[in-house]
This record gives sequence, C-alpha cells and structure tokens, in this order.
Amino acid sequence: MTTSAIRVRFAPSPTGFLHLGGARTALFNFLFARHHNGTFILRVEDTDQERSTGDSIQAIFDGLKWLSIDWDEGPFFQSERLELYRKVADRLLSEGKAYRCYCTSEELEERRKESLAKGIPPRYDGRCRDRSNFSEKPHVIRFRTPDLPQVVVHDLIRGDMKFNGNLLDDWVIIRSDGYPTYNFAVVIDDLEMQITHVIRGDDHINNTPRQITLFNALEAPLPHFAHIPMIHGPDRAKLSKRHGATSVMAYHEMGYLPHALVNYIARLGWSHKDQEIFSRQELIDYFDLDHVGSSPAVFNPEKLLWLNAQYIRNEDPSTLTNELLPFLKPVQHPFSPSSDGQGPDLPKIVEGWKTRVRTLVELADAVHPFRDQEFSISAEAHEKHLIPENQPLILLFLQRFLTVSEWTKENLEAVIGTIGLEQDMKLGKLAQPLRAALTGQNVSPGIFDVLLLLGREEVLRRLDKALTLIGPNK
RNA sequence: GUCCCCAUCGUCUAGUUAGGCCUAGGACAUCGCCCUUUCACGGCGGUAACACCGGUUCAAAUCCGGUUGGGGACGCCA
Repeated sequence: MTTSAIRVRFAPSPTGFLHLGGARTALFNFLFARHHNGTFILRVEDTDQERSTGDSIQAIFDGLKWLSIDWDEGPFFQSERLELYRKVADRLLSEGKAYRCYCTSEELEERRKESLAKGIPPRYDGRCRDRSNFSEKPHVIRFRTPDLPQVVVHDLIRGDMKFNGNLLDDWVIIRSDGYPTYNFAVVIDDLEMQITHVIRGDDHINNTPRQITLFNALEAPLPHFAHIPMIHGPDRAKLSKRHGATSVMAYHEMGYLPHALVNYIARLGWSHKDQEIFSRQELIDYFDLDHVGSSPAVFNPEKLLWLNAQYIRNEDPSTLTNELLPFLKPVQHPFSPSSDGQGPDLPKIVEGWKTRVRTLVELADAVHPFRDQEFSISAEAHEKHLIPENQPLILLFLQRFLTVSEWTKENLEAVIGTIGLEQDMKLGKLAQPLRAALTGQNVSPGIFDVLLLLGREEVLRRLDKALTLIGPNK
C-alpha cells in the first residue's frame, strides 16, 4: 500500500461568511484529498488587518462544520506566521530579489488613475528599484520581477495558459504595516506546507504568473494548479450578496439538509456520467479533476430544492424528526389525539409528510396543525373547499364521525365509503373539503392518516370550526 | 482600455483528452397522459441545445483559425 503524498488546502479570507463558491472550493479540495488518501489543510488568510474579523472566522468554521467538510491540519492563521514571511522577505532583500519602496499609496493611486485614463495597463514603474538611500520612513517591500518574455501556467483543468512576462510589475510583498500581501503569503505557505495541488477559483488565474515567478526566485518546486470555474448568479455575474442567499448557513436556516447542499454544489462544475445523487462515499470515490468542467455554472435554486426533497424523502422518520426539532414552531394549544392522553406522534406525522415537502421549514409548517389546535387556513384551501356548497358535506362528516364505534382506519374507510355511495361522489371529491377543514391545506398526508393522526375529538372540533367559518347558509 | 478565461436544451450537464458508436444522452424546470379509496409522491411521454464563419479530414459537437457574446483580473483585498 502506497501512501499518497497529496496535500491540498482551503484558504479562505475571513472577511465574511462562507459562501457557496467558497464552500465548493473547500469541498473540491476535501474530496480530492479524501479520494487520494491525502491531507486536507485549512489555512485562514487573515493578512488584511482591516477587513478580517473573528466573527467571519467563526462563520467559516461553522459553515464547514455544518457541511462536514473536515480538515486534517490547521486551522493555521497567517497572522500568526508573520515571522516566517518576514524571514523570506529578508532573504529576497539580501539576494537582491526584492527592494524597499517608499512611494506612498496616494502617489501610486494617482499614477494608476493616469494610466487607466490613458488606456495603458496600470503597473508600478519601478522608480524605487535601484535606490540605495534607506531610511526609517514607512515603506513596502517589492518583488523584483525578473525579465521574462513569457510565463506559462500549466493548469490541470485548462491546460497551458501563456502570459506575457513584461506585463508583470514589481508587486508588493510586504506592506508598510509589516503584513505580507496575499500573493506573497500564499506562495510562502504553500511552499512551507508542502502543498502539492492548488485547487482554487479561477478568479486567481491572473495571480498565478506572479506566484510562479516567486516560486522560481525561491528556487522552489511548483505545485500543480487547478483553477475551477466560478459560480454565477442568474445574471451570469459572479455570485455575490446581490443574488440573495449566498451564505452557506442561510441554507441551514432555510431548512436544507447539509448533504443535499453538498451534493448540489458538487454537481456544479463536476459530473460523473449521468448520476445526480451521490452519497458522501460516492463523492469521494468518484471525484477527480478530469471531470471538472471549465465553464462557469449558474446557480439554480430549483434544482437544489428538488435534491433537498429527494434527501428528505429518503431519510428515515426518526432521523428526520431530529433534524426538524429546531425548526418547530411553539405549540400554543396542544391536544391529545389518542384517548390515553399521549401527545402527537411526531415521527409518524413526519412519515406522512416527508414525500410532500422540500425543506425542513416546509415540514415544520406542515406538521404544525398536527400538534396545535390553532393553525392557519390557506387562502387557496378556504376559497376552494371551505365554501357554502360544501357545508352540508362537512356537516354530514361531523354527524357520521360522531357515531363511528371505534376510531380505526377500517371503520373510517367504511364510513367515508358509505358517504361516497350515498352522495354518488368519488373519494377525490370527498377528501379535499375534509382535508381543507382538518389541516387548512390542499395537500396533506393521506386523508385516513390525517383522521387517525388527529384523533376523533380533534377532528370533530375542527369540522365544527370549519362550519362556523363557512357560516350559516342554506 | 489591457491581459486572461469560457462557449452543447431556459438551467446543471454527458459526449471533446484518443474525430466516426451522436438523426446529441441524463437531470431540474415546463407541458401532456397514466396510476391512485384522496392531495402529494410516483410512472410514461412531449417541447427544447452543439453561438457564428472559415479551414483540416472520407468523416467534426469533438482538431485549427477568426468573429461574436459572456465572465474574470488589472490594489500596501483575497
């Protein structure tokens, strides 16, 4: 058995919550590591002192944890590794591969605007390259980009990408506050952590040539690069807050099952033949970079909903009930469906509902009328079924249910069957008004299950209430 | 503006690496039918795509070039 030396990392910056794109990047890295029996590392890129927050760090951990994307090493924080970056910067400085720059942000900003206005690519002009008078004034350290005609990025997903070398300028590696910049810290850490495969969003493609020249300056081997396409909103722009719910935890709150989201996200940009539904193990077994596409994907909430429904229906009732608990609304007026005073059997109610809902929030709403005497009646149910024409029918149900000897499925079937014969109505016609009166909805578990779930007393109470609602008529 | 990337049904995609098995397959959504002691679930079927133009080849969704369209990056952000 050969132990694979594959090492990958997810390197979020803690400037917000974990969003779908980040979650997918994390997932692909995680799956790649697990598939190859490698190591998955979590590294927090918190070198932006102004924007990084502790809340964001926590939010990212929460998101990963909810999705069960767990890491083997870390979390490492770049803010705790400043010495390392400083040391490498000093080495580059002493080797003449980097230099101090005293230009101020304001000056640079002005020059950038000028360039942009003239339509030429903004790049640092190198004016501090050869200055020899150092002072204690605030300064940054810049990388002395070597003259190269071309930098080629070998990408596992896109093949070779060629960049014109003289488009790269002398970029900042250490800021005036002593913190490293992104492009610098990434390279140093990927090197130090012996990352073998850099799997990240393709918004980083343009950074890669810079990073490669730095790897070369350090005489270090290059990792493999794999740039995965972005996730877009319906307007085909990069997914952002503008598009509504992009935080992973928002999906938690909306009642999605974590694995449904994982499954959905995995299929955005990756595929395995025609398969749509994957267990966690299948994801690990089948995942590979070869089948990651190169074009961006538009996020489709409808399909996510469908997937979530699949997972809800395939979950066993007791597990599902546990997941449902936090979503349940408080019960104001409890009732006991059975004569022994037992409360409603939640798993049983869930069982009846699970093929009819798509989220846990929907399930919580659906379950509520089976736990509480107070429940809302939907406008559709009211307008369609709780109407004067149905008043006699509901009254008839009320009368017959009153006299049923024992509240069993068989007896109820017999009673309703009889009513059907008498009225010359099929069950379809009978069940809907009954359903509306008992649950306030047009959709519910099978009508006999509803009757049993509620118990005679509650059924009679609700029919009576429905009659009141319809009002005296005819 | 400059650089880079991308391009199969409305959407996610299979097929592209090794051109023929593709009169292009699956899934979501949508439409219709069926099942059913009921709503839903489910089953069956329909509509719907290789962006465009050239080239290579006996043969191109697949290879090459260009056009168009879309996206991303151009920070002392990541």
